[in-house]
Amino acid sequence: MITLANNKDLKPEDFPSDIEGLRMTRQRREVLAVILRDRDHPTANDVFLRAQDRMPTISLATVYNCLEALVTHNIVRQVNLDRESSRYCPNLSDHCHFQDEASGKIHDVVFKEGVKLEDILELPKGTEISHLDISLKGNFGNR
Amino acid sequence: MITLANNKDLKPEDFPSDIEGLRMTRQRREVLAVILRDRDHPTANDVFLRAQDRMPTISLATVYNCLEALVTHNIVRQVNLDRESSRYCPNLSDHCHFQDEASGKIHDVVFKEGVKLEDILELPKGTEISHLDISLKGNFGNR
DNA sequence: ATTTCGAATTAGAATAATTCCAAATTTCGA
DNA sequence: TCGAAATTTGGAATTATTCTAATTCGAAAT
Repeated sequence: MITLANNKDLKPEDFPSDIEGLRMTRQRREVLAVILRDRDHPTANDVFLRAQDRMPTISLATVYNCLEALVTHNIVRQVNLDRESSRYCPNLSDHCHFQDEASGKIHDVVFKEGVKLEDILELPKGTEISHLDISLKGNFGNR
Repeated sequence: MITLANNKDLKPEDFPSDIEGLRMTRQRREVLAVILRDRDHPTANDVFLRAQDRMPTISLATVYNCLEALVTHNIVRQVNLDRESSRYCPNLSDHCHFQDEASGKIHDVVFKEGVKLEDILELPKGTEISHLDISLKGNFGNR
């Protein structure tokens, strides 16, 4: 399947007019395009600054609106680390986040094949998990 | 070993004058006592309101100061869920947090015996983890 | 007991991220 | 094309937290 998430060459103006039931306006396209292009987990303000390059009139409030719409429609994922500003990520597959303490940069980390939550946590029987958030901080030992 | 964390009957005024290298002032004792007494993951403001019962002159800034000191000295743990206010927890053992979506209440969840991070995540070789944060949201299926 | 001096506390101001608001604009469907 | 509904916008408001500068505290030395 070709998804937006793995098609870096699609131009914002070529996005379908409806994604996951969300009407794609000019601003939403631009915001989404920024997030798909630079996969460095930008903050809302980062997105705002980058979106301004191609759309100088866009406002920060709109960027927040667009991000919220994209997140609630499961088009992008919101990433919260500690008390820092929220960051945004186009990778929708199950993964968690590792922040390199040296650079502050955030990297996606995937789970090993076949790992299930029930295997690692003592959860009361019948618990239903709707959201899972795993984040790590540390350093790359070498390099 | 008898630790502060598992001795609920110790009165704040009986705390040692130094815990983990942190000088225990009147205010720090009071803040710590609140966190040890009500283990419901209070926010800074919750702690402030409760501390005021026994110490009406304590200020919110002091509560923040005390909490920061207690956290950096590994006497209490700071818990951040999404973008909500930070919460504070006297449980220092390895555990993660489950927020019941019905009540908003937070519960501690422990790892199953012998689970190691390297077993569940695809981490680049040599990666050193200094902090790990796991949080869950969901519902208790029954009850 | 008194003095001293760095650390802690305090109230209030400042900051930063985010949300709210009300007006203007755009879009969609009839 | 027209009107309703949704979206965008700039600025104000909100909220959690941090900062600041003045005061107070407390332990050690006198």
